[in-house]
Amino acid sequence: MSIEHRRHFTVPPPDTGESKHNPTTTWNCYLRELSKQKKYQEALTVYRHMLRSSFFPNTFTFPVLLKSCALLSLPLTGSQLHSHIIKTGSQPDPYTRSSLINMYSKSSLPHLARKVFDEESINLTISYNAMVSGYSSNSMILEAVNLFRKMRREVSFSVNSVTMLGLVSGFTLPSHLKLGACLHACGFKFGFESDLSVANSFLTMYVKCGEVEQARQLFDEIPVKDLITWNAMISGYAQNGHARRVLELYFEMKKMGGVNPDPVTLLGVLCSCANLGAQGIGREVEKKIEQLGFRSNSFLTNALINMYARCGNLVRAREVFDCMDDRNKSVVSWTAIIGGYGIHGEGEIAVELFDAMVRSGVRPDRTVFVSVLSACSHAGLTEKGLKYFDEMVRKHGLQPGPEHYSCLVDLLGRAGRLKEAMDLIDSMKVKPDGAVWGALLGACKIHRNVELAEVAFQHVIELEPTNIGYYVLLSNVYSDAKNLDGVLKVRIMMRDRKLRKDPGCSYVEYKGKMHLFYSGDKSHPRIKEIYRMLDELESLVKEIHQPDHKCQGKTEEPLIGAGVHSEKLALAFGLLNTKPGTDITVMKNLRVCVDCHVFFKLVSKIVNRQFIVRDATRFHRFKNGVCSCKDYW
DNA sequence: ATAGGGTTAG
Repeated sequence: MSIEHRRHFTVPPPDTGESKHNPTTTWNCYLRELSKQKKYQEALTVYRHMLRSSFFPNTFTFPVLLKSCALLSLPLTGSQLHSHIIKTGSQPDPYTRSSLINMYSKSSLPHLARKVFDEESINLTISYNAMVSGYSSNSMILEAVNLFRKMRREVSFSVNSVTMLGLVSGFTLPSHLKLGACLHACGFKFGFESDLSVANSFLTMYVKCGEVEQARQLFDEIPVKDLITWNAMISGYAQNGHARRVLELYFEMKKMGGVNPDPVTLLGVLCSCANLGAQGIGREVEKKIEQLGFRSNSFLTNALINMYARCGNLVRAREVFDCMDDRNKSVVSWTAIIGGYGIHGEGEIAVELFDAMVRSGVRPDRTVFVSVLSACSHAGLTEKGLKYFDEMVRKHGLQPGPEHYSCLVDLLGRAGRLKEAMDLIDSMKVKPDGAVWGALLGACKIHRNVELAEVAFQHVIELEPTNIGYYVLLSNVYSDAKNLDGVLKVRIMMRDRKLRKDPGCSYVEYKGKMHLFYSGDKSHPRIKEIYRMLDELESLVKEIHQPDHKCQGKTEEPLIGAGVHSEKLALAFGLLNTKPGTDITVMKNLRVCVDCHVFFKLVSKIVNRQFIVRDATRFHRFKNGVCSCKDYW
């Protein structure tokens, strides 16, 4: 009997004689059907009904139920089943035993799993597989590998590809890489490389260990790729910030044909669009979502909100958010929209949304507080920010981490309350990370506090000695104070440590492509037009610009961004290619250079257009191999 | 027994 016929029953009716089998078999079929449809909770309910109706489970009943417990992470129900199995007297058969091992492993109880494993003197491949995978998924890599070795030694139990899958899935940290690569070579020897699922799992392993290049090499070696292969590589690039490569791969996949994207693919693409500010491509993805009927996937909707928000299109982000069914609005959805308003300085709206979220009964988590606090600090809502921090701890019982403290230090610092910021750091229960001291250093830059800047610098450099941004920041503090010795000191320090500032770059999106500019860049095909436009703008700006006394103190030899700023080039290019009345989003590294804000504001006034300057920090952070090539236009 | 997934600041 199919599940369709049973829909109007909560549980199957007792055997009506339609089946020649024993009634338990009918129940088992029903349970298996539920499990196939991933209705695990229902399966367990049906089991209770089964007991109440005095039908007895047999060996085929338990594996299904144990799987439900494993996937729902219900170790209590699982161990009850375990004792029930023991009570039935008979030794659990191999399938039930491997299900038990799996259930305990998935509930993070590998020791109990091992107990079940050890109860049998001769284990079959399936028990070994379950145990190896159990150790592996509980990050007990050594135990997993040892068992794997034992398995290989005992001739009668051969390693199969499922063993490999279970073992490899646990290699998730950079420290696992060496063993993992070894295993990869070993897998080749066994002839597993022809098994696509094994190859895919190694691909994922390289991604998780942070070795995208290795992953790519393997990806290229796989002759016939399936959707999982593409997804593993695409999301691998996405997670490691290689946004540009994600898009390249996505287009390649489309060109190849044969494989259609699924929600996982599009998720990686959208995330990369968000990081690149590639709204045009993002819009196409949205159409695709519509076409393929993935509208109801809330992962995708959240990614869409995030994409539009980060691309500066708050209107569309809000529309997508508002169109969501209230039941589907998770903390993540709220975080995306709140963060969106926060980035663009709309702190008031961000805060209102946060309150609305709490009212709607969604429990805030630590991440959403990061968004709220940073929204407050960007909008100068100092008191509100402090209030929310307090509520986070007292009302919602959430432990503040360094990421919250760095927002709070930023909040107090921007408001000029440097002393309080310093006291806050002293009062921290967790160890301050680089970001906390970095926020203080940034505040010292704004408020020209050389002494405190030196203290903050000492700390931050201990934690992040190779982060060039902080050296630049301190140098600028000295430079503002006309302390040339200080500037020199920092420069020598940078030279000794062989740190070089990568050239910053800005970009705008045009016709679905990124147009990238370095400062003083002359490589763009339409460079002549761009410079002509820029000259025009600069002379117009000079006409209306009254020199600001604050700018006078600047030393003439800045560490970075000398000459024509990259964002000016990007702006000029944007103006050349868009119709009057449309907004232009320029992506730049907000942290490095703020001087261009004045220029942007003035141009905005002159041409009567809106410019959105978007932070491309993420893009810059991971730009190894992303930013260096010139083939963006 | 089995490979791929959304949010955060400086």
